[in-house]
Amino acid sequence: MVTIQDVAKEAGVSAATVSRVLNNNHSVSIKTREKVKKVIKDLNYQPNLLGRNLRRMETRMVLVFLYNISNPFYSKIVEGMETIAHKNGYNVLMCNTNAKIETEQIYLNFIKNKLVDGIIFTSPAMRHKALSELAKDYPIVLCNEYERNTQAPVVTIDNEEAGYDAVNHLIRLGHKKIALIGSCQVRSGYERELGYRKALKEVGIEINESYIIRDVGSYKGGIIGVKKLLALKEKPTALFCISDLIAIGAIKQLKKNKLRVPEDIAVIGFDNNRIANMYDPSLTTIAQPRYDIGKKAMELMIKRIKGNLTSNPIIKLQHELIIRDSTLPIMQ
Amino acid sequence: MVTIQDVAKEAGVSAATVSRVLNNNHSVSIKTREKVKKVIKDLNYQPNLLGRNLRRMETRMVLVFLYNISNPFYSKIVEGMETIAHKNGYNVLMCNTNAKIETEQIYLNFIKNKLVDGIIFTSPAMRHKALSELAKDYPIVLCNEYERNTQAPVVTIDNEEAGYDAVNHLIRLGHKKIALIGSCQVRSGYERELGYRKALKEVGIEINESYIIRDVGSYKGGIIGVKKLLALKEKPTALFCISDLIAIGAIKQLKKNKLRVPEDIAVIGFDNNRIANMYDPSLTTIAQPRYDIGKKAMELMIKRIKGNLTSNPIIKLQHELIIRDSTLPIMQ
DNA sequence: CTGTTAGCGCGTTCAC
DNA sequence: GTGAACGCGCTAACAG
Repeated sequence: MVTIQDVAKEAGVSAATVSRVLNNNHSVSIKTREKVKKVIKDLNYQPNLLGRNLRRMETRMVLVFLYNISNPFYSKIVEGMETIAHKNGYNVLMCNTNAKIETEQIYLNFIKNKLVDGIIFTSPAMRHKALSELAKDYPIVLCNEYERNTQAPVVTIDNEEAGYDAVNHLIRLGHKKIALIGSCQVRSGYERELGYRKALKEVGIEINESYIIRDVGSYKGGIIGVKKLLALKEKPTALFCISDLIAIGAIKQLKKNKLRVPEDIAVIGFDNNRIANMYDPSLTTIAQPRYDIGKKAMELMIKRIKGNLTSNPIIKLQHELIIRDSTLPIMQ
Repeated sequence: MVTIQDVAKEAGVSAATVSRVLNNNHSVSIKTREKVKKVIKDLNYQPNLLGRNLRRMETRMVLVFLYNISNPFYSKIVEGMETIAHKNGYNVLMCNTNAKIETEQIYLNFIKNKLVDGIIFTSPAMRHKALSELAKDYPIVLCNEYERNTQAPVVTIDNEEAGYDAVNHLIRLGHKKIALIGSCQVRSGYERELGYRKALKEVGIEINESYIIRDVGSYKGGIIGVKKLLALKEKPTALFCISDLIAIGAIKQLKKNKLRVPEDIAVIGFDNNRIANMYDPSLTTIAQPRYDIGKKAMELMIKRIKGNLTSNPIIKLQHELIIRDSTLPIMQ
């Protein structure tokens, strides 16, 4: 292994000078700099960052906690994070937490043990009290999911307003019997339900509690939800699913029951998942500004690492309704 | 920050003894051990791994290069890797390479700079010569994609045989006019085409080169492929797509042309992507043993790190044909 | 502009 | 069973 000492010796300078060249310190004469650079190249010297990191007591790495990398929702978010990170000399690493507190604990040690400078949570399994404690001592940023009392910087959208917009779209298409399939175990789901209620209330539609299918998630949740809804006497004409995967499960089950989407029943999803456009029919959905969410989260993170962020802002970015083939004006 | 020195002082022992306790070294009396453990807890001491890593000249971290985390194909693979890694005291981190050589270079420095002990490539953008050079100096393992001459350990499936099995399934259903949509830019795609040719040849079906749509990939590739095939005079009755995403694009385009799947045209995919089961119709496909691929890759990696792997094996695990709704015996 | 010195936190070696 | 001393590779502070 080639060390900074080897380079120094070979170039006839001190290690400090080599270090200065490595770090683009201006106070090195052009001649010395060139000489050192040549030796670095000749010896194929690779700085050992373990030494540098120990000395500087930082790693310039940020770790992103992902529930599961297979959730395509997060890829654009991570891209946004990478853009800002690279611009600031940081690198982004990711890990799967599988929504398990134990797995989170393993990777939490990365920050406690100084292996990374900060952690961005996308959907924390641990409770907000523990998170808030953590955020006091370490740079922590939350992305998308949070709880009301969490004391940490947050970047997200206004889920209530987004839910409102989704349901309002169905209302404007003439629908009155609108069902909701989703999970309220996470705050975003809860807020989307609030938006659903607000939209219905606003136009004087009474809320039918049996139209609200809670605590189901993902593809299977959509199937379960539709089964329950189709067992009702008065079936809904439209469905607001709080995620695209739920919507897809729902549509598949509707088709199984010979119901056409959107002719017999309109379906709207949430997230603008990649598959939303690929599915048949393509999904009307709410798009989150994922790239910008990622950028903003990393901006906050780097500010926080550098000590330039002392408050805990909750930043809400703008969502967007994307109209595709799964919703249509109601047939009379 | 609490250091090992602080713990030592508080416990009335030397730093060396604290270190021994931390590393479960047996030569510490039970009494001292308990005392030290108590102080560690009281002071909430977190060992600074930057120091340890520098001293040991290892990080016990393995980095996985992912083309893009949004590719759900890799999530099970990574899970397999994590299982083996954790069992051996290693941790798994991931990064997006976006199939860009420049991005790969950034993260390649992680291993050169000692920040990780090894790198697993899933679909390298860099060429096999550079990879082979790298593998001489650093622990490198390839997962799925490789080239004939790459000198590094590889874990994959037998893509030719898998392609053969897929096409043979169509043949046994009575199909004779079988088209192929896929990309030959990667070796796996090329080998699947070889299997396609072998299966047809074996039963004496002459290969119609206009049935082979190359250099298209992903969802859009499926759409493009079907457009080309439907422009032919003699249309195929079955389609072998070398990925599920291609298959989904193909099916969507077929439906657009009022062709029913599987009644009018059978479609088979590849990968057993999560969406394969969710799509309508659900996809017949080839499943790769993803969890086992990940496990095996990490096993090789850890062996390699520890110097117990000097050859470059190519390990091929067993695939499986999954029959669902997108294929049916041909209608006469 | 450059070299010397010191030390980041830890684990290991060698005494005892 | 334990402590003292050393050094991993690097950079910051200081002196010149």
